[in-house]
Amino acid sequence: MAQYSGELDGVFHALADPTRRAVLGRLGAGPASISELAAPFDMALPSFMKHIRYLQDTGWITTRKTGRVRVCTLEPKSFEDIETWLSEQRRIWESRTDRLEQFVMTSQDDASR
Amino acid sequence: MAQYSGELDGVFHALADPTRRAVLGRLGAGPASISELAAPFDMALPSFMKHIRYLQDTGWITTRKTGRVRVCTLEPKSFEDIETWLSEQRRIWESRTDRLEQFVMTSQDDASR
DNA sequence: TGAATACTGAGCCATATGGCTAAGTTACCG
DNA sequence: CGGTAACTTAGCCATATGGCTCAGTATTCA
Repeated sequence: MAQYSGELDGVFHALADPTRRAVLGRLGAGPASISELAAPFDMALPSFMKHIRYLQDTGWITTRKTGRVRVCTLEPKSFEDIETWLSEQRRIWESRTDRLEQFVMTSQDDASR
Repeated sequence: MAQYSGELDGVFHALADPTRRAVLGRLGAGPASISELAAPFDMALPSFMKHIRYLQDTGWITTRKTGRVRVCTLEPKSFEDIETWLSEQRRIWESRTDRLEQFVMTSQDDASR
């Protein structure tokens, strides 16, 4: 149960930051250089590079340097890891929905959040 | 699109820990008390409580104390937030697959602006 | 009443995260 | 050859995270 968690830790943690999510969103439209990616952010380049490094280390992107420019490319494999986990959870959760619905219907307890 | 990032930060970060993911997995099967949830983990209770608190603060669970027992319940709403983001990304990524294939097939050095 | 159960709060500690600046290094342009 | 552009490395700093212990508080049970 816990031996696959190492990868998922990084995969999820990479998404727990708006800068990194925005980078992934941008890379969804196609590969881009470091400075292209960094341009929208009010952040020093070394700080931005840490995010790039992290996305690379967790398998979200691959990079390749050509001349003095490093180009980043989205690596969609991690999406599948997440979707696997999500659908697993959803399966567990939905398998008891019948019981839950019966509970809700009989108890009239609605106001959650 | 970016104004929801604050919530997503927490939602994703809550998943970036094997203990918290395991708790969510267990709660998928139905509500449980703190000590029931903590039992599988070799961890002091106050440490475990921090995870519970975090899951609560990020909206993954709700809790309710009855007597001296606190019962935790899964709140599946956050799954939808994640799936929304994921499908958004996947849509962007897949919409350029044709272009990518053409690029690979022609193998021309033109794609960088 | 007294003890055990089930948390809860306070605070310590080591490491990780996410930002910065300053100073390289490497390629490209004129 | 000199200068600029595009990273890259090194190191500093404040805060957050994730663990711990050592008390407390509040119920429940004998």
